[in-house]
Amino acid sequence: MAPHKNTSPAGRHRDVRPQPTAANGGEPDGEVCRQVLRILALIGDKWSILVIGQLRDQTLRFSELHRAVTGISQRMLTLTLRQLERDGLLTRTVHPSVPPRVDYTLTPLGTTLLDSVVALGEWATTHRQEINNNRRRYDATHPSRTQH
Amino acid sequence: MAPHKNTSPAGRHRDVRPQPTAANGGEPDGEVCRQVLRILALIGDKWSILVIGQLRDQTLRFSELHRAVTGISQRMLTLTLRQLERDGLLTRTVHPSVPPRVDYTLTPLGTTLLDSVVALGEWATTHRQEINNNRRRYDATHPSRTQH
DNA sequence: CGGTATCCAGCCTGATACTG
DNA sequence: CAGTATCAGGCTGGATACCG
Repeated sequence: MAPHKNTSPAGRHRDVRPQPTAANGGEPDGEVCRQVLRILALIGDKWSILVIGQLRDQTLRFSELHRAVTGISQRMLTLTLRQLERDGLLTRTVHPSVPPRVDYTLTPLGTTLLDSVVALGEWATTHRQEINNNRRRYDATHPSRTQH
Repeated sequence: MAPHKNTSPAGRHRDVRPQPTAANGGEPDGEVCRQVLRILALIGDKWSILVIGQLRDQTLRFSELHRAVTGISQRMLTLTLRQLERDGLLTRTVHPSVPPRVDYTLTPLGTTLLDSVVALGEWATTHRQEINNNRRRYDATHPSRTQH
């Protein structure tokens, strides 16, 4: 996202290319993982999922999304929508009226993605407590850095 | 990741709290989405998935992971492993020998997560070409900013 | 081998101000 | 209403050096 371009630092999981370590046969990492990384590059940012989630079963206009997605700035909403539109996950429809009106709707592709993502959400729901317990135990067991 | 602490900027999808817009009933965003965000906070960073993927069906020591995960720095490998260990996704076993030897293995929890994530990977594999086409079309159709 | 501690470049995001 | 443009600050992660 953001004024496009990404060379390395702070760029999360973008730049997903073969990159065969040196001159080996290739596939030093799992192929599956690289595929997953591709998705994270699509919707692994701070807002995409929230936006897609809002459009799950309804069409919304810009201002409605702005209100629905808690805390998003106008700028990030625009950037996020453009990215999702580019990838074909949603469509942008401009109604030539005054004042202007722009509707956003999930495409079939976007819908299938959301469905897949929801599966992950279920994993989270199921194991949320377990993870919290693990963390508490770890922080208690490892006197080291408890974040001063 | 990184020297812990996160207040807002550049912090991707961390800080997932209720945050009810103002004084409304709550749940302005979908509940499912917030759950998904929680997972992204776990493994949505640049390296976690790669590391977990490597441990899919084997135990590896630090240096082996370092070699297996293309491009990761020693620092980030350590940080990533600590985080995953804290969440209980993998275990760290120190063998008191000289030279030292530390083994990393996926826990059952980590394995189930990987399985869920792999499902997403399949979505990516299936729709990869479609997305690439969408992008090409978009970039061709929208003369606007083709990234100067 | 397996880390830990610093330094710091540069991307990402929120805030703000301004158009059609 | 729906964006776009600009700016500043903070977080992220690579590089480097050192330790048990």
